[in-house]
Amino acid sequence: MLRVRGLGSSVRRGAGVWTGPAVSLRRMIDPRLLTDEPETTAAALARRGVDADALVRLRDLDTARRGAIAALDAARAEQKAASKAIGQRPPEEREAAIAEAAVLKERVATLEAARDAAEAAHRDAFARIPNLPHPDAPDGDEGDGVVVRTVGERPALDGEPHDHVALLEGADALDLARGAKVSGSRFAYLKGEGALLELALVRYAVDVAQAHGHVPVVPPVLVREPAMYGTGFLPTDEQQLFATRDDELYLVGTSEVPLAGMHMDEVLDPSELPLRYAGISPCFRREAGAHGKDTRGIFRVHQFEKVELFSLVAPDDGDAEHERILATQLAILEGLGLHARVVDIPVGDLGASAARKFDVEAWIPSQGAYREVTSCSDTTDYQARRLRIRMRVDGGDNTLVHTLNGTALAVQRTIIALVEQHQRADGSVAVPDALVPHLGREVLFAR
RNA sequence: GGAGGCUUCGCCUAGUCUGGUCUAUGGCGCGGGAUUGCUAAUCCCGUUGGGGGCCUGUCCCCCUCGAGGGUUCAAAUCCCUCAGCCUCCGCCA
Repeated sequence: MLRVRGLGSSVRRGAGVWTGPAVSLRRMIDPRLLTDEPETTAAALARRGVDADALVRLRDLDTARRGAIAALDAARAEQKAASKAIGQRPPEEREAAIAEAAVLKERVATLEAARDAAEAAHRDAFARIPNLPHPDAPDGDEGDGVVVRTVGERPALDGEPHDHVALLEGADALDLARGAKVSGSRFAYLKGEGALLELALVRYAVDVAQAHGHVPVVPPVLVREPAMYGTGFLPTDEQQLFATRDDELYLVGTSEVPLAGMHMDEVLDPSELPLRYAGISPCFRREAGAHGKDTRGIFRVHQFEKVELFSLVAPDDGDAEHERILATQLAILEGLGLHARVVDIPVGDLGASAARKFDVEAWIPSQGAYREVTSCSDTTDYQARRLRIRMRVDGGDNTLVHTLNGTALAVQRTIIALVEQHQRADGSVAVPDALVPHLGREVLFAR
């Protein structure tokens, strides 16, 4: 049970450029779990394919690491005492004392190297361990997801549905050819009603997010390495990132990165939690390895606009916040009159940082399939550990917060679902009521 | 892009020139206590964060003065690199 104290906010400043050991920030679970709860930890990680022997080796590395630290600390204490004594002696006695202390210096250097080696070995081993899965997340691998909920009705369309490319290009709201000419494949122009639709969707999603307690934020979309490492996109997903050539900056693939990074190296006061943000930003993804997938239209593009929900909460509030984020996402889709289903993602298909994830898949009439339009993840303390985002605890040790993220609205994919589900026989699209005030019209692409 | 100044444990601040007595000064704020008594005052104690140890204690040790590295028996203090903030100039939306 956490007791809270009502202090003002405290923000550690002056972190400066991040030059620390990059690898130590990679995927990390709490090392103490291995000594305090070895059995439950092993059982939980076994679900994700981590074998028990690896955990035993990990625990041994931790023991070795702590031993090396203790040995170094003891030697350093001795050396410090010797140095201090020199300053208090008369000058004529100093020469001999300095010679003695010089030996201690050597020993400290040796033990320091041993400590560094032990920590590196420990760190590298821990880097391969994914987050503990949530007990309620289903077993299995990709494809074993469990449909837990459905919203809206599958639309009854007359005849063969047009796909989004036909609908949008037919109304001169999308220009793929010129996108490719100027920037290459997977780039597009939204123009006319297409551009207005983006603005309306963003504004609508921000309004709903705000009503659910999320503060709108326009974040930086170029970030430095620490934010990428801290959120887990580096080094694992490096091939997915666009980077700038001369400035050591990365373009974000989601505003989750700058939103999570915002509180890096801070100790938050419990009274300011939960912190809820709605990031509004373009997102940039290289889509390496997706050659040939979703090549038609704007389902999978290198640049898209997204409103992202992000929450920082006290550890005990993670489950409730996950539900809350999902509810907000569904409210946004329902307001748009869209039919979609929620899939509880199996542990074998989770990213390293997620303990549990729900994908929300909208019905795409032209494909006769449900396709992912949003998702939300509970990353428990995994990102917080790497970003060092903590919460003050009265009468105890400060503790890591939990972070959660979910898509409020990904513009391009939502446009696809919206124009396809609400299309009419003549190629026009009925605008859902909730969007009318933001769009200023009831019908799109009218002939 | 150019020139200069700055960065100390919540906030402000002393210390840096001249390395050791810095176990970092003082004020504010905050927490606890005492006393006097009454819209309050005074005094005392505590108050950065991280890590390690065992004799698990009002305990001990290590690291932390923007970050990283170096010199030295010894670094807040000397040297190098980087970051951030401020002022002025240039450029720009």
